[in-house]
Amino acid sequence: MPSTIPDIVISRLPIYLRALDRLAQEGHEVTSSHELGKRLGISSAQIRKDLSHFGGFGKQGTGYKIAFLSGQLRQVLKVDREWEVALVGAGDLGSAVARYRGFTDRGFRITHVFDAAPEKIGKRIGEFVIEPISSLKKVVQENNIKIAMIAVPAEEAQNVADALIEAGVRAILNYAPINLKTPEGVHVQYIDPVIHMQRMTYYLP
Amino acid sequence: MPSTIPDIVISRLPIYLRALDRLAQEGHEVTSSHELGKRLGISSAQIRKDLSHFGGFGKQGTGYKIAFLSGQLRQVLKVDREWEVALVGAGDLGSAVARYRGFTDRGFRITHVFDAAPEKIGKRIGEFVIEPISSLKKVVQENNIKIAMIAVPAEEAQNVADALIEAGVRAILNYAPINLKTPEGVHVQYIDPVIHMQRMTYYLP
DNA sequence: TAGATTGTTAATCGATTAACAATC
DNA sequence: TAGATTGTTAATCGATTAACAATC
Repeated sequence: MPSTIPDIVISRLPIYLRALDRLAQEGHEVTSSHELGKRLGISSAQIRKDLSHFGGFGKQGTGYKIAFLSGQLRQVLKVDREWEVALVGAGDLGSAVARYRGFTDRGFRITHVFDAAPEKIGKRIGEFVIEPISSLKKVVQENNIKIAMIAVPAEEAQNVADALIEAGVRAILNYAPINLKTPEGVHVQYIDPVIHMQRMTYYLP
Repeated sequence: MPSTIPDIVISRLPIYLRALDRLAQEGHEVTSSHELGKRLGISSAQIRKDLSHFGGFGKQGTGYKIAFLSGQLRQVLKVDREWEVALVGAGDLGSAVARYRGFTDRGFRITHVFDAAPEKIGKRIGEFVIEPISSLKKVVQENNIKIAMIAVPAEEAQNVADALIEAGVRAILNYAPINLKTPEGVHVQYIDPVIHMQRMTYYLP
């Protein structure tokens, strides 16, 4: 079950999980690879194949119990727990991320917000008190934080990433519009809305 | 040059463009597939192959002139112009998107912000005056807007998408955590930070 | 039982990489 | 010229799909 599973399969599991939770919310208790596939624009064969990497979660003839499958996926993805997350950057973007209410219930809780600007230290964003970046290493280590989000300008992102990794962070969600150099074993995901926009204009007349 | 080019190639071009702009910013004038690949963690062969779909932009022995290649990619991606964008949803998330300064210079300008809540209509977010969703169709049509962003709750996202598409929108950046059903010829990109987070926890110990 | 749907195997399809002639 | 790097072809690799026996 370990490292033999293709990244691209892992990357689809959260999509399945989201769709399952939505189905549950709509009152469904059972679904099928066909129904799920139709909702997601994915072939039923692919969904069955993806799931089969982790076990047989369904029943021939009837399909998948949504609550059960969703629980299994949560376990596989390790979001059957709550991860503490450090956020670096308390500007416009960082503040918005800090205030975003959608992380809880889906496995994540921001517990610390850092910024480099002296005038911001001690100020509040919602429930958080902004901490100085100089205490990042200590705080991340003491709390054994493994996941961070970067919401600083592009120029500072690499330095912040280096500091985070040195402090023990192993997964980074990077909002800065720049590619990070990271060592083996550190995982990075990127969010740059402009990239997504530019992926669509090609197809417009 | 048209529809024969794989989606996955198109999806990488904005990444190349971003890296080129960064190289330019750092003072470089020329680069190579090898240098670019090293920065991005992509093989040089793939970069050359991707670019070759659109023409020969480089020179043997020397590589690519950054300014030229960047201009060409902008043309290919149709971001050598400024696209007007409508934003639907003026809650926490929508407001943050509206205030985000990173769209300009990279091809996009939000020109209208809509919301359904009567108490928000007429209020301002930065430079925008929030417009009622009832005038969405008229405004989008009159301004010939082809691109929109959705930042409303999951439950409303499909309805908003339907309205946008009926009004002529052909590309949607969806921040709502839900898959949209759209007809042929409408392009959708998704941003859900939790999905990205859940793609990393699997790999954590 | 008949109908439906899984899990899996084999076949197909497509994307990535390696290699190299061309040439700056 | 010698060294470097492109653009492209062919080989490899991996992912998706089709099909079906198993079985609920």
